[in-house]
Amino acid sequence: MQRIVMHMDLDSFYAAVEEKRRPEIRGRPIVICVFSGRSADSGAVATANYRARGFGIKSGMPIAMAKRLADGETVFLRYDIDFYREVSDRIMGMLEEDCDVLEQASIDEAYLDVSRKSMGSWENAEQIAMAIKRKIRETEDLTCSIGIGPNKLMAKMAGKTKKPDGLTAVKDEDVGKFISGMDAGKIHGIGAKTAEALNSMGIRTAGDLAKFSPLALEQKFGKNKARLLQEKAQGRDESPVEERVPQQISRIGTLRQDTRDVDEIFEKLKELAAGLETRIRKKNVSFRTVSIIAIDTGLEMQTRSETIAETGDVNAALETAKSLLHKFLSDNPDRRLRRAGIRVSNLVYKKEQKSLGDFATRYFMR
DNA sequence: CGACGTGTAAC
DNA sequence: CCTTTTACACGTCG
Repeated sequence: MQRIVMHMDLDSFYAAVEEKRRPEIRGRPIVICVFSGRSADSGAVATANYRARGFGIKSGMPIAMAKRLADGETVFLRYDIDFYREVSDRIMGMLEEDCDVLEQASIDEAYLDVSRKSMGSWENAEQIAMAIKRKIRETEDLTCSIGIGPNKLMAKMAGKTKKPDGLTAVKDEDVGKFISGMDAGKIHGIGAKTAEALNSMGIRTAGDLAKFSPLALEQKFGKNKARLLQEKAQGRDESPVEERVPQQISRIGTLRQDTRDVDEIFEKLKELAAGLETRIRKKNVSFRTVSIIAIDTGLEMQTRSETIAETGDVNAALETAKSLLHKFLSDNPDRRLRRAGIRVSNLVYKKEQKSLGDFATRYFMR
């Protein structure tokens, strides 16, 4: 049967959610900020709505820069992840009814396998997409953009072509003309580094990449990545839509000042661990591996990790983190840290959950 | 093979 | 001026 996959992306999600809960800012340029607390405007932009993007404000940009670009109407708001997650959970819950399999790709994106639900008909798939858009508009007053394609890659890329509030389908027979003239670097999964490497080999477009010598690509990228690159370049993607189970949980934060003082850094780790605790308990998981994440004054990131006996106790994680921190600082005698984080991985899910049966089956059958 | 650290990518 | 969270691939080591 025809495989049909959908990708749903909530439009400027954080900014849109804020606009709904604060009617007084409706229609104004909105910038959602992650303040790091080092100075009044230190931090980065998480999302900007379309009006704010009109000034050149983009996610990842320093808040101070965004403020210079903005006009007097622009509203700067603090990022409130807990609230956004609530809204996201309600929406993702609704989507489960509309597909065979739901894969939540991030807080504001999901893939839906609708092959059966649509009976392999593109027309039915579009009807489903319109129903989803209407439902999200009616219940949450939010818009989304949906792409439909024969696989996840094409669904994702189709959705990008029309935003906000778009609906775009690329059928099998349209894949070639959709992708071949596109810059290779615009293909989902090909980032700056890979695009530059391709460029240096004279590969500009997806078409160039698709017909390039597989052997030459293997030399540069290795067999596996070379094959994936050439599949992507043809709009091919076999990866299944599957429910995701978190593999790791981490928290990272910015220190008030650059430091290599163990106590100061450990205080921050304790703070961050409180956030981990909440999620660990909610998910009812234990873990076997603990890592610390260290970002130095030059923004270089390094990690240290250790596998211990399985535990669900965050204090055990903190103890391990402290010893890793000691080790890290003695290995790096003149490095000061700007940011620090803690991560638990090698997760073991405790309670029998509906979502887990599938996961365990897949996991043990490999 | 499992553990560990790094690089790449995306949000 | 420079945030946060997650996933996955790969090389290396024992």
